[in-house]
Amino acid sequence: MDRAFSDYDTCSQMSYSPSDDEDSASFHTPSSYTSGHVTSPTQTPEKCEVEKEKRKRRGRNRVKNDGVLHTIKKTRRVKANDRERNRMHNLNSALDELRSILPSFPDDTKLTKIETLRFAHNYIWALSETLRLADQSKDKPSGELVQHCVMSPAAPSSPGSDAGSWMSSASPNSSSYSVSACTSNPSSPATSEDCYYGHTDNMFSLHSFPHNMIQHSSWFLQYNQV
DNA sequence: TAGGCCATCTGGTCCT
DNA sequence: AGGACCAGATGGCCTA
Repeated sequence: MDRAFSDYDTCSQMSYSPSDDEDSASFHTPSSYTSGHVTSPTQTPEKCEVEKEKRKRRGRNRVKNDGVLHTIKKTRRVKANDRERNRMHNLNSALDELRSILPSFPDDTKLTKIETLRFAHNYIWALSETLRLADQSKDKPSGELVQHCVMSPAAPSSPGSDAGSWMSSASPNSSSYSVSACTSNPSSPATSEDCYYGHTDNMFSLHSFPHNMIQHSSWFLQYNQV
């Protein structure tokens, strides 16, 4: 990491002004970073003062090399930015992979990141619940099983306790859980003719998702020869 | 135009 | 020491 670099810049958000230090030149491209950035939890004002003093002393000793140091700083920052960009791209690729194995919407709407994670969470729960119920009552027809699994109010430990709440962030015990109007698409506003159960943030409707889920669960049961 | 989502930059902290 | 991870800030794009 940029340990030496960040030691030098420690507390910069608290009292770092362009006139404060000769090394304050910023290479922040998109914005001038006029942040209301606050000190980190471990950063006390006292420590900041100490660091500020150290910085001044170091600054006096290296005025001649300022250009070189600035170049080094800039190079390190550019490299760090590049790594961070790649890291986020990898993360997005993983999210895309996750999206690709989840049941899709009829209109192929791309799930947002948070929707993808919530849906995956609840989807995994639904599949395991399907298996569990199938194990419990093997004598029942699979259609009935799946229907029961998907549409039932669900077990107390379930991530989303209502049938339409595939993407809900609310826990089963959450008080914000409610029955509300909804749409056939989680990214669309609610319409009066649809309805869903769950948290008011993001919803999958009873019309689209449980249907997908039933199809998927049927396949799942078949595949696992339940 | 406001609000949501996203990509990117940035500095701090943790880990190897 | 350097990389990974994280969270805050910012600006762009899109949609209702």
